[in-house]
Amino acid sequence: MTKDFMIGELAKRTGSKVPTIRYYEEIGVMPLAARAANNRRIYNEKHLERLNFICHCRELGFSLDEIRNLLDLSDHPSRSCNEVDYIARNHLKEVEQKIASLSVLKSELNRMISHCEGGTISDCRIIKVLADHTLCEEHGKSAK
Amino acid sequence: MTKDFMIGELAKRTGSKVPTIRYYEEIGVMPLAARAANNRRIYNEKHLERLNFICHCRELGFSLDEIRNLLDLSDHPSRSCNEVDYIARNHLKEVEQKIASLSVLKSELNRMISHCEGGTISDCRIIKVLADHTLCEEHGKSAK
DNA sequence: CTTACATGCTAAAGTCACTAGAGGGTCAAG
DNA sequence: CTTGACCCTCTAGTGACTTTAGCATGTAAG
Repeated sequence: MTKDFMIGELAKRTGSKVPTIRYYEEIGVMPLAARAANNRRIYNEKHLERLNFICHCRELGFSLDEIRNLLDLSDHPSRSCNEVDYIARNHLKEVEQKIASLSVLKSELNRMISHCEGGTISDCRIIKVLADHTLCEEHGKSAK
Repeated sequence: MTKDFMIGELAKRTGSKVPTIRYYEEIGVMPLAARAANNRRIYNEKHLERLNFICHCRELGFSLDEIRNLLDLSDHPSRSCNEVDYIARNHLKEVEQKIASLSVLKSELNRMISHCEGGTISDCRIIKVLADHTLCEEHGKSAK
């Protein structure tokens, strides 16, 4: 058996924060940890793996709800991976939409800034564009 | 004098929702609306303009705090627009960072999905990649 | 005139994914 | 025996809303 460790080390080894781990336990994406005699949470390599999975998913922008699904699926290796694929593809679509609308936004901001000539606010193109949507070159719908 | 209208119409004409407008009033980015005898909020073209400004800023991803600043500045036309420019440039930088990290994420998701061959979860590349960060091709830090 | 429905009001709680703070316990080193 | 690092619980705060409950008002149809 490999040696156990406490929450601080788990945090260090996963790059997460201690209160975040306790939060994950509270909402049930991490299992209730066993406790030592002094009431401190005890973790092992299994917990480390699971938390790494969660952290990586979060970095990739999955919601905790999606992660709950993914964890549930990864706990059942015999099932088909269609569902996993579906979640990932859905997520990809969202990411692509976000990129698209941010790109519109970027050129919009660039255009606003390049038209600003350092005068007073009464002449400021930025304020004018912000006040009047129809001055936009492109009208992309912003994603959530 | 142009005719006044109620909150529902203001919502319709700006594409926002009624509770959102009340919320904006509560936190002070919209002024306290005058009330009719029946206690309903009364709005006019000025309010419409201001809410359009706010909505457009929100679409462009400005926080309500940034918007508060921008509104304050646009209320003082004689001031220099350096501050506005600064806020916009800052925001542009954030947007560019977000696009960059989402692009990394996108290729990561694409790679995961293209390696999934529709078997069972025990063979699923997606799950494997999610479980093990070191399988990532790129290690971009995700922006907030 | 009455009934139904849309619209308006307030106040409070819920959402997401944490983060921060108060107030305390445990443990090893100096 | 005190200091400092770590751990615990519980509560409240963040941003930008959304939802719910419970009620009042206004308008159109039957």
